[in-house]
This record gives sequence, C-alpha cells and structure tokens, in this order.
Amino acid sequence: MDNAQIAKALEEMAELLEFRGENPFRIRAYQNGAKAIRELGESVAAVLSDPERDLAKIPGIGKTLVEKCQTLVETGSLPQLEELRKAVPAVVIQMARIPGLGAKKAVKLREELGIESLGDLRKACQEDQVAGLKGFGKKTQSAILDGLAIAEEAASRIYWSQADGLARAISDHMQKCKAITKMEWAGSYRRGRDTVGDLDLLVVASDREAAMDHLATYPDVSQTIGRGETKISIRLDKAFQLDMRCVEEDEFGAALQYFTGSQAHNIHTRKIAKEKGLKINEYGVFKIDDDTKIAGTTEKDVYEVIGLPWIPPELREDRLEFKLAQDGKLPTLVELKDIRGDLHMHTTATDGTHTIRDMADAAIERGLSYIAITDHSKRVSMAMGLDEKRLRQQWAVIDEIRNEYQGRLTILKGIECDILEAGGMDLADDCLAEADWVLASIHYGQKQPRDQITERMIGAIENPNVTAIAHPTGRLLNRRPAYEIDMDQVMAAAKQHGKFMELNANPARLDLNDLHLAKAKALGIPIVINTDAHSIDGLDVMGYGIIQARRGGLVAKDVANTQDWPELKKLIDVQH
DNA sequence: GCCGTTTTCGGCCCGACTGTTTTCAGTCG
Repeated sequence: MDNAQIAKALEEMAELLEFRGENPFRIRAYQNGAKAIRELGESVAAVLSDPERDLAKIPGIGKTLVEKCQTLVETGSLPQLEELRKAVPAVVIQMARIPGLGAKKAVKLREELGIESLGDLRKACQEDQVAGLKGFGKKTQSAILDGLAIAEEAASRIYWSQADGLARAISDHMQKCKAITKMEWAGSYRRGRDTVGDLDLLVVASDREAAMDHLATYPDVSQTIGRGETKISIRLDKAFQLDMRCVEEDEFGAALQYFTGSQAHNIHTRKIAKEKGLKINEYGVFKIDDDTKIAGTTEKDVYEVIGLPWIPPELREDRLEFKLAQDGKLPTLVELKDIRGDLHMHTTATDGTHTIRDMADAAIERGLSYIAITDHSKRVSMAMGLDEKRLRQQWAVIDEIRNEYQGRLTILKGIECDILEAGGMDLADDCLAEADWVLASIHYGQKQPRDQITERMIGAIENPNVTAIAHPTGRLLNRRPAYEIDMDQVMAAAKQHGKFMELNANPARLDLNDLHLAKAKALGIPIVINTDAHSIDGLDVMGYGIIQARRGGLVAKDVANTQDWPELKKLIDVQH
C-alpha cells in the first residue's frame, strides 16, 4: 500500500468514527495522521521496513497509528475499518452529504424512521414524518427536501480556473455596490488549490445590509442558504456555494487570515498565539488575560504579533511553512513574470489548431523569448501523431522560419514522444537525438499495474535523448485519477539521470501536483512549467501552473524555464 | 489518538448561523 492509500484508509476511519459519535479529538487525530502520511516525502512502507527509522517520530503519528500503518502495509486492509464500514450504513453517509444534515442527524433519521435510502428519506419528508422528530422541525424537513436535489447533483469541486472565472465576474458585480469599501477573496481559491469547493468573499462595507442585498441580486444566485448580521451564504447555479462575510476595517486582516485558512494552518497559528498568551479569532489578535486587541487591520500584523513573517496563502497548509517562517527561510515564490519560455505546445501538424508561425507570434505577444514545438508522435494516431519522416519535415520548416524570428524568439525543434505500452519510445533514437527538446509522456496503457507503468516511465527517463517527462502522473482533475505509478522510484530515476519533470499548467491537469513539486524541489530535480497549448489561447494557462508551483514552494531557480534558452541549454548539457 | 523546557493526564482553535429550543445542539467553515 502506498502513502495515498494509507492516508485514504485513515481518513475513512475518521469519517466513520464521526458517525459513531466518537471523541472529536480522536477523529482529528486520524485526520492529522492521514494528512501527515499523505504529505510525507517518503514511503511509509520504506520507513517501517528500516530498523533505523521510527514512524512514530513523525508529528501526528503515534503508537496506535504506527500499528495501523503496519497492518495496512502488510495486509492491505484494516480490521477496525472493516468493522466500522459494517457498523455505519452507506445510507447514513449519503444522508450526511445533504447540506444541513450531519452525522448525528443522519444517524437519528435512520434509527428513528428506519430510513434505508435517499428515496425513503424523500418519502418520509413528504409524509411529514421528519418534522415530528426531536431536534427536527418543519424547516429542517423542507431543507432536507431541497438538499436532496443538491446532493443528487453531487456539487463537486470545480477547477481553480473555473472558480477564478466566477470570482472575477462576481467581483465586477460587487464593485458596483457603493457601500463596499474593501473586498478580498479568501478560502481555498486564495490559497490556489487545484480545485475549489466554495468561494469565500470578505468585505468591509459602510452598510452591511446593502452589501448583502447587492450580492443577492447577482444574476446566478439560485438560493439564499442563510443570512445573519455579518454573513450571507448563497448558492450559485449548479449548487456551488458562496459565503460573504462583512467585517470592520480594523478586523479585515484578521478576518482575511482566518477565512483564507487552511483549517490546519489556522489551528497551528492559534496554537502559537496561545503559547504566547494571545488569542486569534476573525476579529483580531487579543491578549488572553485582559482581552486587549493588539492586531487585526492587516494580515501582516496578525502574523507579526505572534512572531512570524507574513506567509503567502499558497503555503498555508500546515506543511513546512511554520518552520520556514520561524527560521526566516520563507521562499520568494516564483511568479508569472519570471517565465521566459514555454516548452510544450502543439500545432496543426497534429491536434493543435494553429500553425508554428501563429504560435510563435502569440508567444512573442506574451513576452516569451523561446518556445518548443512539441507535437505528438505517431502512436497517438487519433491526433495524427508524427512519424520520423513528418517530424523531420516539420523541423525543416522550423529551420526556415527561425531566421524570420531571429532576435525576437527562439523556436526549438521538439517532440512529445509517446512511451509505448510495451516500453520504449515511439520514435527512433537517431531521430530523437536531432531534437533540441524531447518530452516523453504516456497516453496509452494508463491502467497498467504499478510495476509495469513505473518500469515504462523509468525506461524513458534512462533514454539519453529524453529531456523531460510531460504530465508525469496523467491525472485529469475530477475525471481520471493518476496512473498507479511509483513516484518515489520515478523521481529517484529522474534525479539520477538528470532529467527534468514537467508541471503541466493545463487547469484540468496541474500535473505534477503541489506535493510532488515539493518533493522534486527537495531532490533538486528541475521543473519546467509548460502550457501544453493546443491553440493560441492555450498559451494563457501558464498562470495556473505558476500558482501550483507556488503551492509546491518553488522559487524561480527551481523552475528551469525561468532561464533564457542559452542558460537552459547549458543546464541540459550539464544534467545529462 | 496525540502530545509534553510546567504535565504520562488532561488538554486539544474559534465563532456564526439555524432551528429548535428556553439555554443549546448540530452543522459548517
């Protein structure tokens, strides 16, 4: 079992324990343990099998969780988890996904009314049975009926890029409200997570009612879920939720810090405050003994009074940021303006919609100094992938065009060469050797067993003509999981053979993810952030990759294409 | 279940809102 699978098992333990009404701190301990393992930069199985190492030394993992990990690694399952699965019926878990229903009420509904399906629940509501239960009422009953529709729509997380579109449109709308003097987005959107589950908006307003009224008039609002003196929650089309919170000017920094999260980051922040005799809430930082307020206007103040520098939102996951902050070693994260080139894009030769010249002109407009044309190789027949002959023809064209762009843009002869199902590269080595830039990637045989697909990937890394691995895990957010691949082995091989790894900036990919990027950085593997553009517009996704890179803690020098091509070329030669 | 330059027991971040209550539990973030 790999770390992700172990973490998932522990998370499920936490979820199920919640339904059993367990001690909340025990539940959190399982969540913390799962997080620690998911973010651990090395394999749990490897640590366990090394007599020199002790898994319990990792914060959040104690004696009990070590035993659980051992059982999971050795047997692939966990008896306590199996028992809990039997003890907590699936329908209870389904019911708890309905907004407004949680573990306690879901359990009660099943026990008191014998609900065994969401259909039963709907019927019970329609027959007015729910409103009579203690702790329930008419409003809860009708909220459940509304919620059933939402639960069935499975309001999933949306891509960061989609959240960004919504947020920008809503910002435009809210700016028309004169009562609002300050506004900022918070939550996982501000932290730049690859997907976003809801939007959090923070405002300072001279008239709170007016600000809330204004939000409620946004055209896509389908429902107001709740509204109080300081907060309004609405549902946008497709069940997506937005919370807006109104605060005072001198609370804005504290509120922004608070609502940006993550939850784990906030818990850690407040623990540090508490140790200093301070208390942090969304209104400010206060002395515990006499309740004096000592900060709150800006986020910077909030961090400073507990002895920390301001921490970039992308790093606020309670991973390494507190240690880095305390040691004064917070990185200056990479920015979009640092990017000099784009090393993955397609043209009309395969499945792109624009020509080499179109892409070159668009790259110049975007301030780039070099691009690599990397069309598909022949195995990707659906995209009319290139064989050696057609590829060499394309390169001949590039040779001709290069002169036109001399001094403005360097156009590199590249290829995105498939790693074949049986292993090996899709194009002959003598051909690949003529390229300036060779990406290797997997498009077929994605469901192969772990050992096989890992071996294929490592085979490509060992090929001296390959420069970088493109979209190394193959994941498509919300659509397709990553390949079953041993990234520890893949990264070790990349390190050994001096290969680059791609951060594919396509908002549905963002592959490598933040944790893999952090690991690659720790190993010293150079990252290239590429758009994988299939059209001119596709070049504009670079920013999404930058945010992901920031979440991985990358600085400009960790990203190879922040250098100009001559320097990058030298780096390639040294690496190989 | 984890953790400990006060502790191996007794803490564990903090508050808004709702609906059902009549002082609070449940849910959410």
